[in-house]
Amino acid sequence: MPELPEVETTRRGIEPAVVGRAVTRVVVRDPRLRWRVPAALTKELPGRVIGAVARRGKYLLLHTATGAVILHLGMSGSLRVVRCSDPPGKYDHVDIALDSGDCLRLRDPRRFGAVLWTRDHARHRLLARLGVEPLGPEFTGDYLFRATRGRRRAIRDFLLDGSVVAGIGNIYANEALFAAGIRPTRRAGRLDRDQCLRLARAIRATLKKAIQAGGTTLRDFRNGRGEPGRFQRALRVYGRGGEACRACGRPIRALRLGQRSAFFCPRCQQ
DNA sequence: CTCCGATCCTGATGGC
DNA sequence: TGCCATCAGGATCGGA
Repeated sequence: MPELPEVETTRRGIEPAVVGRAVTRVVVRDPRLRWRVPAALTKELPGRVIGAVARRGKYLLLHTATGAVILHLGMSGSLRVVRCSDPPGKYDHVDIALDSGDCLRLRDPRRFGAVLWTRDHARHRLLARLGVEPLGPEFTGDYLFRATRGRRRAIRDFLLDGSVVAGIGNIYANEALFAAGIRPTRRAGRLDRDQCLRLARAIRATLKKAIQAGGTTLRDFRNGRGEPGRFQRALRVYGRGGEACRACGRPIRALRLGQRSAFFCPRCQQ
């Protein structure tokens, strides 16, 4: 269930093996992902050279001269570089074989991920409506302040809205809110300018630290080389309901916000 | 426009 | 051990 840091970790992990290589073959063992894997991928990608591996929100892009592969890892997806001769497992649905003998392999048990082909990624419907990059220059406290005006939903849910800020998921929304001292249930529009500034800073700092730690592995996340992340040790509220707050010792509270769990410290977060 | 719930799918976990 | 319910890192879609 990769969020921005896990996707960025994946991007960095696969980049050296992929950039400058030509695709020799695409094998789709099961096309039934979030959207059906298009025949155009198998048809148009072989022979193309991958010029760059980019990330936009939680999407990965493999750029070629004639189009781009759009990848999303959904809830359970992982992307690894393996040898083409390695036998695929039950959930290894898509292989992109390279002229080096390596193979970019998508594993995704729940099949919420996506592999798409586009000739014009800038216009693609999934990418076009994405909000700003939280680690980019446009994401400031002022942006967050303006974006939250008039919004009545809980700030935790607001942060999960990819059309505002792209790439924040449930773990990092909760962690950043703890770091900013704001309760996840607080209505977005009720944050003042200073709190938005603190929250934007907390989001950037949390995501950067998580990337440095190679992401968070709660269950099945693996980087491009199959290794788990290390940020789970640094989590301060996520998944810690009932445990002592690392700052003040009070028990962390868990609650359900919408369909998903939220965690906060009743003392450190107002 | 904004918000919320349902939905896709499989596996892990915990209660009985 | 088995069965069942619940939960999981996403995000799109449809309807209120």
